[in-house]
Amino acid sequence: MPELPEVETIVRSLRADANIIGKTIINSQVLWQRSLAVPLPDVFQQQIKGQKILAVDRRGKFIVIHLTRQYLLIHLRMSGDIFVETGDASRNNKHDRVILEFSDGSRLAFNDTRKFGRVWLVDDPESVFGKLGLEPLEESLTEQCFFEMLGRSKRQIKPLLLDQTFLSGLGNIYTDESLFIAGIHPSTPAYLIPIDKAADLLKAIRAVLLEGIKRNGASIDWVYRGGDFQNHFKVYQRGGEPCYTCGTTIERTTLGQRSTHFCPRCQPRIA
DNA sequence: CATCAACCCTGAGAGC
DNA sequence: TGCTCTCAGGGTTGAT
Repeated sequence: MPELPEVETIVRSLRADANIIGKTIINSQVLWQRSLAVPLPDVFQQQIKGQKILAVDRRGKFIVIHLTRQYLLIHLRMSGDIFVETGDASRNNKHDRVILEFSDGSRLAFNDTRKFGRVWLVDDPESVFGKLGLEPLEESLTEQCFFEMLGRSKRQIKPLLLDQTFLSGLGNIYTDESLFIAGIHPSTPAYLIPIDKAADLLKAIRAVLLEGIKRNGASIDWVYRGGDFQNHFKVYQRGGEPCYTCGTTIERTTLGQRSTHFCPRCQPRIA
């Protein structure tokens, strides 16, 4: 499930390895209509034709492809992936949903097994980003600012961190790992987190995200991109196993409809 | 405002 | 072997 580090890894790869910047789109295929959020397929195909890729970026978990006249936005959700290839590919293309063909003969495929992912072709990306929260790695997000943000919410910290209008880019893996490193129980009401713990949490979020990026993301489920962060999880998917720090059995529960993993000893509830 | 459930989907893995 | 069932989860929507 791509979160910020996985999306960042893909974006960097599109820039450096696949070299898609500068390519001109001469044709497109929409193989699954609902993968296209907007516009309708015939309009999409007509509008994207002839546009050149000027830049590739990331906002939260969105891949942002800056074209000559518009923006192509891609959200991978659970099982989405991007492939750029030349000629015949031996890759399993069964779940290709949208394909862009370039003037040099190469092509970009948006592949998405479970069809949760979406592609937008829009004039203004902000119309899609809506109320996305700050980027967690953004320097303008200070510890004091983060503490004040927590103070404004009575929600449990884990679902709050997953809310993309609070911070953009965190998903289930990095949230559980961050809360473990900061030593905060996932069901702690946000406004009860003291300023020193808030600072610990922001540092933990950044450390975990940077480690994920450094390791090229996590490759789990059937989405494999070469990353190896999955081999460094401290709590995620470790329910029933001993905590590396204290040996206590890692617990697994459900919070906000998401599986949640934590060490009950290292992450005590606030009394 | 916070919480909860349903929904969108496929395929892996468990159980029989 | 092969069937059926459960589960995984990011985000949206609608109800409580």
